[in-house]
Amino acid sequence: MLAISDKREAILAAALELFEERTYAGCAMPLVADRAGVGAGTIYRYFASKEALGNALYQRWKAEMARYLFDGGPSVDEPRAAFGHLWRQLMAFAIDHPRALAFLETHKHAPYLDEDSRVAAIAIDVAAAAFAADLQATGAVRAAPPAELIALVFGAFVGLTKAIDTGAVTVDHDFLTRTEHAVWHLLAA
Amino acid sequence: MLAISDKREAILAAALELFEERTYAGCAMPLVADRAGVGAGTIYRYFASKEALGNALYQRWKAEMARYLFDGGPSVDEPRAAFGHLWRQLMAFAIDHPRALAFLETHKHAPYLDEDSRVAAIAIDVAAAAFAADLQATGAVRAAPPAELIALVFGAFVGLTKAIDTGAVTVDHDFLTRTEHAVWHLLAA
Amino acid sequence: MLAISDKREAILAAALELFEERTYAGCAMPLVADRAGVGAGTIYRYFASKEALGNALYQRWKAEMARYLFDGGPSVDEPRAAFGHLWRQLMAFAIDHPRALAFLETHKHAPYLDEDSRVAAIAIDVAAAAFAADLQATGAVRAAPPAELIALVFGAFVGLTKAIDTGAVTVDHDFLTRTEHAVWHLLAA
Amino acid sequence: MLAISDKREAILAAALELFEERTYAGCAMPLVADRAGVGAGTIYRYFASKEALGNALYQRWKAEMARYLFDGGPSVDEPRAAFGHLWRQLMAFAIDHPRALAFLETHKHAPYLDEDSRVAAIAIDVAAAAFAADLQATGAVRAAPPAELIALVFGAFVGLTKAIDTGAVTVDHDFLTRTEHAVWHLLAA
DNA sequence: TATGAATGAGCGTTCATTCAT
DNA sequence: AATGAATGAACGCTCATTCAT
Repeated sequence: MLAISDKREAILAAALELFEERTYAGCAMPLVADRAGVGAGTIYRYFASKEALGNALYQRWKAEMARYLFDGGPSVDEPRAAFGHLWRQLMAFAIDHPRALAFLETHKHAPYLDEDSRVAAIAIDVAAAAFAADLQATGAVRAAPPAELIALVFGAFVGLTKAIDTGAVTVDHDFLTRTEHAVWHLLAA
Repeated sequence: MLAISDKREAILAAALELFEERTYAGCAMPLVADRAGVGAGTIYRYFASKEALGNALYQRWKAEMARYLFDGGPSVDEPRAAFGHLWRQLMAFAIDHPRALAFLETHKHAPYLDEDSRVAAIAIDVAAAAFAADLQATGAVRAAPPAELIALVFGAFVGLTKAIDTGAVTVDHDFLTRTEHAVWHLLAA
Repeated sequence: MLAISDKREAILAAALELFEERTYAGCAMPLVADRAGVGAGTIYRYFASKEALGNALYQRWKAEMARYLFDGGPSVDEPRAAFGHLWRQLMAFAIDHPRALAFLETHKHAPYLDEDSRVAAIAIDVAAAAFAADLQATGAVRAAPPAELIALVFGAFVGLTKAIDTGAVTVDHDFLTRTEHAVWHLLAA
Repeated sequence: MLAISDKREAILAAALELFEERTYAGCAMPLVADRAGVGAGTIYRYFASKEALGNALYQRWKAEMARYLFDGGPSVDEPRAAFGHLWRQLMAFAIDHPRALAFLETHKHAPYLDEDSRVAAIAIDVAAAAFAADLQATGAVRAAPPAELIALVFGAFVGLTKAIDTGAVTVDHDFLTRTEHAVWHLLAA
């Protein structure tokens, strides 16, 4: 028998897979229950509704992603190293949690997301833009609206992860340094 | 009263907006009908099913995008100019058809897509990879798997369009040349 | 181009086939129109509604059947001959209009039938019972409620026609005299 | 609250009544649900589809009818007694389950019937024809294709039950012996 | 007169949610 | 606390009927 918190986790894990595979609206709750190995009614002991489950999932992974991106790393005084750390952390998240990344991207503007979820999403964007602005302040990164730089870099990252998911691109030995190098040139002054 | 083909177009236009706003599974057919200004049953005179509508929509916009990307432009003998043309065409598509771009991205792996839709998607990917390889052959573009370069460039492009959609980035006077320049440095040897 | 009354006939003929094959409720009006070779709207120039078409069909064939059964034939003074005539007329109707017979049987208690249709149905039953009573009055036919005799004879007849339809029984040279003989023994005192 | 199997039975009972009153295609599933005293969705816990319900109903009653007809009774060595048993069993079925008999007759060639249903129907016909042939072999029954005899006898039986349903014939004290006697004369050599 | 595109009520069916167990 | 049978609103889709042509 699973401990209580394990059931909550099992439900979240099942929902992550299924919402990503089939879309939130395209996935029935009993399916989530089946995959999680619990009864259909049990989900409602842990989450008030399907919407609440979707929001919990979104916020959980937004927070986890923030942890990858903003915990530690070199100071922006060393802009190239700071960028390198960020890029490798992005890649680490994509490799550790490929489903979560796809889910976050697909559901970014999902109509069921509540205020908390939107705040969590914006908080990362703001922190990322601040990081970009800090890099620019060192003179190592080209002049442009920070949000534009973030959009380019994060977009390139997401593009790569989609290509990895489809098998169009494989993560071999050089992949990480090669892409880090390429994307740095996107930013470099 | 609309002409016949106008109803088909109205349905496609309504579906494009709504499938993108709410997801394919999250959008009820009567909603599409309402937005298109037709009766619920009328959709089925033009499309055999919701799936058929989704596929028609996908194929229509994949084809239109291919038209933007691969019609004309400088030869790859002038790699910088050829890239610049491609980038400006991407941007033109994003500005002319922002909903279509978002729809194509969101529904890339939708379970309802049929063989034709998948073939259309792959055809663009293959053509894009061939273009990348041609650029590499000139020596102007760095060494890397062509699919990786496409993923980076197209990802950066999609990232920008999402930022435009949310208002985080605005398309002002310099935006186009600035981003073209930045992304070229992502590619350049 | 068909003459007006030919269209009416074509619609009735198509409806007869289709209502019998698929049931009244199971058959769509456009299907009737297609089979009749007319436009869907055209049916409504000849029949006010699907119900009206069903009733017209029922009454038409009840009347035709009555014509077969009660026009002419030997007097009941010759009971065996009178019965033989009736039986052969039943068989003639079944062979001339197999669809019509099946339709009449299947739709005998259809909820869409109106007063006129029910009256037409009852009129035949009453006439048949009167005929049975007349035969009994001659002493050649056993004592039993006339409706019971009619039910037995008409039931046996319908049973045969169903077996003919499925191919379980074939109408060869002796079939008619053999069955007439058998059914007469059902009646004979 | 009903036990589980009672709900299944309630649905079957409701469907039997309604499919017979209104035709399969003419009867909406929510109507079946209402009559069964369950929610519309509940039917689908017990039957995969309307077609599956129709087939379950058909097979259930075909099997029950077979049980009435072929369980026990005198040997064909006593042809008159064997026939009498069969006839009384037919009548018993008609009296015990009048709806079921009408349903089986009306839906004999329904387009929704699947292979299993058709096999069940044919199995009875074959067994009945074998019984008729056995009776003929004793010399007590007239020469004719067995299927023809079955069609006559079963047709006469069905004709009677329809007359009973409409009230044209009433099942009084003598009815059973009188009809058994009459139909035997249909068969007797 | 004849058509068939258009409609929307109503179909068979699904699914988020509840609640007796 | 956990279940899953039960529900009924809402889904994708059909079809009797209308009406502009």
